[in-house]
Amino acid sequence: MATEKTTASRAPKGRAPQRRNEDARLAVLHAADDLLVERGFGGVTVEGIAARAGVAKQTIYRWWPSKVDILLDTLVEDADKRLKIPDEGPVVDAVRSYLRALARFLTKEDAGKVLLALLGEAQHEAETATLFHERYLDPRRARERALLKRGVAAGELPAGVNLDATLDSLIGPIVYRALTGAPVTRGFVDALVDRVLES
Amino acid sequence: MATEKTTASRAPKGRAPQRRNEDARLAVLHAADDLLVERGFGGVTVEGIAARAGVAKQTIYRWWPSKVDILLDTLVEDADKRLKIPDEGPVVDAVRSYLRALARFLTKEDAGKVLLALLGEAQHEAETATLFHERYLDPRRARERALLKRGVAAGELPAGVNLDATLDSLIGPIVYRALTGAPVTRGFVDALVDRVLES
Amino acid sequence: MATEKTTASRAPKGRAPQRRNEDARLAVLHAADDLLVERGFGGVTVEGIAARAGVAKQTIYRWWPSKVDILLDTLVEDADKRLKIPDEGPVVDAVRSYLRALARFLTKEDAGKVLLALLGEAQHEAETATLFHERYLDPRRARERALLKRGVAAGELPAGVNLDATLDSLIGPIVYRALTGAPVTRGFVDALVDRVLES
Amino acid sequence: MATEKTTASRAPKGRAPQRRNEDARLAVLHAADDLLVERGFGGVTVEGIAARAGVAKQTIYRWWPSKVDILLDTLVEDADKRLKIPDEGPVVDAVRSYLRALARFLTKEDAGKVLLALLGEAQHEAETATLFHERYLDPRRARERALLKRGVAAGELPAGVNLDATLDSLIGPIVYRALTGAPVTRGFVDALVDRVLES
DNA sequence: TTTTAATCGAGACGGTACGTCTCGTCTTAAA
DNA sequence: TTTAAGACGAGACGTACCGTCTCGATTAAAA
Repeated sequence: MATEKTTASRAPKGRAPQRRNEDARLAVLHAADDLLVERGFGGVTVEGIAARAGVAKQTIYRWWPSKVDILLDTLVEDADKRLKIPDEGPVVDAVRSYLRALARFLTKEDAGKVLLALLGEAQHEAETATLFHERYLDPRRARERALLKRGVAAGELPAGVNLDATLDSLIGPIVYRALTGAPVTRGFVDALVDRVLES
Repeated sequence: MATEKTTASRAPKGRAPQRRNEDARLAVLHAADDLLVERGFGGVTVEGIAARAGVAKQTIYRWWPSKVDILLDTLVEDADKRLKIPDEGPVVDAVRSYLRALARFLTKEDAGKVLLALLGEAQHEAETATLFHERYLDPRRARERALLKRGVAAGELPAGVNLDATLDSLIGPIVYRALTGAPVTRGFVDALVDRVLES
Repeated sequence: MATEKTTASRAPKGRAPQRRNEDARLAVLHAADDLLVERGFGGVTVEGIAARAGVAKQTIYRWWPSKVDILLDTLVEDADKRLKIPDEGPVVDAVRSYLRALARFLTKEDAGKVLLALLGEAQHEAETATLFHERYLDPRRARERALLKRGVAAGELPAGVNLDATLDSLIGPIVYRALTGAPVTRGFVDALVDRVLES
Repeated sequence: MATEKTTASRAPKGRAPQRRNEDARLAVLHAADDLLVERGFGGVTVEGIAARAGVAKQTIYRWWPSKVDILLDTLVEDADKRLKIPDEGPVVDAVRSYLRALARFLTKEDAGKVLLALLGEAQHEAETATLFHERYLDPRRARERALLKRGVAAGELPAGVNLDATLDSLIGPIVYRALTGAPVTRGFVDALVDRVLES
């Protein structure tokens, strides 16, 4: 699970002393999420999370280096659950469906706001950019590439296609619209897929 | 005697106040720009700008409501100068040239970093998003639309083309690459133009 | 007049249309006085005086080096008018009458508040202490000494009396009571005179 | 999910907060004292105290409402230690000794400068006057009265003596001389005691 | 009557300190 | 040993005044 990375090993083998409190962990993640949605990224403070989660600040700093790591935990967990990359069916259809889900995710769901906030914060701090790549962008991109590769292997996509250029041409417009507050309609997404994948 | 409300004669003498100091204005804009590039958005503080510009904090607060407004001033001034929208020649060539300039602006120039930082900050604060639209995105988009409209009028682009969808499909991938720290090569831009405008 | 001291010599030499505006001068003195009574010494700011007097800050700085000088102007003017040192009659009676007037001045009149405020400020700043001595305490003390000397000359007071010790023993308790907010009754003053001058 | 109000279990764990840091407290008191003596009351700033004491401003504001409260703390501590009210021996001798100590305290010791500064500030701000009474003047006056009462009980002082009038007649001249920068000699004090207590 | 120079109100400027806020670290006592 | 509570050093926030400095407009004596 995504958050395991920030957590000491959880296998309940034998010794008890080093037990992380799961209630506290969830309370922190939810509090951070809520604060982001209610008040924006600036309204997410460690102090505020601690107060809302009923947890001591030190407990947060013990397990997460910064508030960005908390938000990354919630993003990774939520995106893994709610923004799955399809692994069957015709690839163009799979891509279209994935991009529609991405549009919905970015514009309608709380976790989408977290994604946009983290992408925003990555512009402000190099450390955030690095973490965002490592924990979210890169693993996801790997799976997105695999999806396209399957299309190439199946002959649905041309052999010489530049995977990253294609993916950025598909994802970029959707993210850009979300970032600028523009609506991302199904029509916009479908036209995009048509232009990029079927030309 | 002390309680008398005596006041100096109120004849409207002295009408013209001191005018704004242009040196101070420029020093502030440059200091903000420098700090953003050197230390990132978080390193841009009103206190730091004042210190580096050799200006009093109050002078900053007198003319700018927030540091975002300062950065917007530098962005708008710089983008107007260095990221002009071509107004002659074949439209596809003009668009290609404009997007190449945009790619260079975003990845190589200080003002491009300001743009990305403001787009990032717009994710954190609604007020910034509004200002960013009013001062930068919307006016620029109007001119970008005009460029495409010229292409439609000249028969270079199909009559029914969705201007905003086209623009977001062109600009989105470039901005997204810049946001994620990916290189934005001339090849990527040219392929994009080919796909979107010549399909 | 007291304020002349802060003003350059007024001989109309050569070509000088440099006439000081008397309205502004009075407005400033009254505004300072009012602010002191209404808000205390801390509430007396040059900015506040200027605003209330309807005068420019520069006009104040042109004629007075600091707000203390403004208050000294009002104090000296008022004390000269309302706290006269008697120069006839039996000396003990004259002293008693003077001290009764002093008690009233300190506890009931606005100018008394100015005196206490300046004595207070003299504890905070050496420059104020010096000015306060030069403009108020020393000249007044000279006249108080003259009063007692008249008593010695007339044989009403013993020849070897220490003038300053006697004056401080009379004035000290009254001022101290005023400083600590204690009432200064006629009985207190009269008993003081009896103890100090008739023992 | 994000909006759920999940909170860590609220069993009252962790009960004891950190206690106040005595080192910081003393460093603040000493820094304030030093600054007052070196630069006068105006030179005592919260910022300056914090810097000299090596303490954060917030730590000062956490424990003291204002710089006046800091100075009152040092005054009360020092006066309790160095300006004791004698409680044995003939009362006239005790009073003479106390007043000599007061003269020395006011003119020679740092804490005496604090006392004069606070008495000065009390003229500027009603709140300071109140605090100064509650924390310093009133408790001390109670003990001073007790001293005189002992003299009355012992028959050393007349039965009908007005305690406060007597005390103000003794203390007033000494404080007044200190306030006006005049020397307070042993001869002045002794003559005062003679006049006021033995007439 | 024109010139000329000091006055005036207005307010921008570089500064200092204010009192508040949040950060991330450190300390304590209870569980 | 981990937790909740919260004190701590650090430093930015936005505000209030400081004292200096233009800036036109006004004004009145000297030329």
